[in-house]
Amino acid sequence: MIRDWKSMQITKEFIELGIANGTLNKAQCKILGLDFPLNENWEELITDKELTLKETNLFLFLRGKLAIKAQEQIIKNYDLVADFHKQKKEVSKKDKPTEAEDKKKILEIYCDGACEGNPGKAGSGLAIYYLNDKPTLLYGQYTQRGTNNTAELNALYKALLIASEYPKSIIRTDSMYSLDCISNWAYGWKKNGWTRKGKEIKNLEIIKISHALYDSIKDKVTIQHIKAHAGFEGNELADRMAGLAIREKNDEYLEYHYDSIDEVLKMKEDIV
RNA sequence: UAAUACAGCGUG
DNA sequence: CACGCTGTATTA
Repeated sequence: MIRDWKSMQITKEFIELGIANGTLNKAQCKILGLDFPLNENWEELITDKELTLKETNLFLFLRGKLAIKAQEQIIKNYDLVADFHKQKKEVSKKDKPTEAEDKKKILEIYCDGACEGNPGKAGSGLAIYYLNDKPTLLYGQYTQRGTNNTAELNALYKALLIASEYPKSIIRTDSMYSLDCISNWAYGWKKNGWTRKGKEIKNLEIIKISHALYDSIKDKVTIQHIKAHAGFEGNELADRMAGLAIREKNDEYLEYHYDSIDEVLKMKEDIV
């Protein structure tokens, strides 16, 4: 499509890709070197024009953005991303690649469960780090009657679900129980037809599906145990999210939008 | 039955 | 820091 990566002869078809509601916006006109609003013969004026890669990209990103503010934001973001790529390129040129950089590409998930009474109202929370210091926070899987352990198992299952979509990930939980269930004991139980010495195994449903999922992706997922309340940021955040799930009673997982991590950590026992 | 481990909570 | 409960598994 784009033969030359540095510049491109613009065509009528290309311009049409950028048109929304029958017109181009101000920023798009500026890129093409046209007046805004467009005058009658604008199509003739652009036939010979060449655009750089940046200009063609921006032209398309700007499609349909009427507000000047939105246009400015798009241009700003583009520069930001371009800058980021440039920096990254320079870094990987100097340092010999891999190791440190590969580590940053690993998906990192902290998961935690909580309950109000045991058994009682239960919920789960996750903090997901990927190429970023600011984790994505999820809270959900509220159940009216759960245990500390089902809440932890639920959180771990969600973490596995997410991990299954990435090439490499590490999951951290503070629940030795859930970790052992899914990645250790389950192998033995499975051999025994999901029983242990004739006695019933608790929480079998979640354990079965979690173990099946884990077993299918275990070569690219590591589950690690960490101590609870030991100051691991991700663990603390996941803990707050589990608490939030209980408060909000949402079964489906929702993303928690926030500004600062401190602000999230502070929501300890702010009663509604 | 006992012990251990990791959690989830509560009280002082 | 101390104590108490329940959830779950393991070992003996």
